Amino acid sequence: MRIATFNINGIKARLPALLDWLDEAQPDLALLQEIKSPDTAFPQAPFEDRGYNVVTHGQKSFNGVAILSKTPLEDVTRGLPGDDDDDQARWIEATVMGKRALRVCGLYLPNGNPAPGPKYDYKLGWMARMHDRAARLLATEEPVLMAGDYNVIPQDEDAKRPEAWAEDALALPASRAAFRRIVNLGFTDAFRARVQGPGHYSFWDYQAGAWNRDDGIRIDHVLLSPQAADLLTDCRIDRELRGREKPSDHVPVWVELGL
DNA sequence: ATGTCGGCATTGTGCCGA
Repeated sequence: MRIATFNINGIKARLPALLDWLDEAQPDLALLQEIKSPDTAFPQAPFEDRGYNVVTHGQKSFNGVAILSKTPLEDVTRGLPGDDDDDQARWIEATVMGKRALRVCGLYLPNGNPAPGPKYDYKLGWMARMHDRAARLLATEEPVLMAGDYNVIPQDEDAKRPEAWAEDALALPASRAAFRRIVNLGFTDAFRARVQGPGHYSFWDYQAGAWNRDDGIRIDHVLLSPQAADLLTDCRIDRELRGREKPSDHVPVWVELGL
């Protein structure tokens, strides 16, 4: 089963490019972030025409996550537990059946800039809530996958110019520590289980010719519970999409799981 | 430090978020 995560930066602006990629890559499951659309305005038909079941958790203008799946999605839940006052659409879960059940979580973690400030406090609070949710999911001892735009550069090797990000909410020590605290519950960073070393990025800013200079960062991650990590056979970043017409500033990251 | 996008309120363009 091939599972991809892709921050599309707006479903309306990205629909043709997204459909082209789906037709080529044929993922069984796609976790989308920044759909920037209410659920009622999300264009379901072109995906259903291609055999995908569609579930969304969106809002007007900002944020928003969705799951596309070739097989039916069960037990869909929307929103990250732990704060009833949080109305930002950044978390969705569903169960998909392969040879065995897999719980998938699609997430758009807060950016947090400028730091320090209320947006950074929200990011760290959100990560603490995600830690608690992740611990509960691990306790099921079932295969679990949490994938999306984490807005965290885990290590200096995950940036072309780490010094440029040193004071940024994506790389501050507290952000990295909160990310490690989640991973250290027992998750595997799927990409780092397969590929070592610098030079692997999933985001290049639209500004300042970042793509042309390969001035990127790796912030889109797939974390696997032990039971899911045992099924991992491959993980890649679809870097090539960033050079196409009207690209998102992120590219897809995908894993192959033997289920 | 910032050369770009996408969405929105709005009908020409500035603001916000990233």
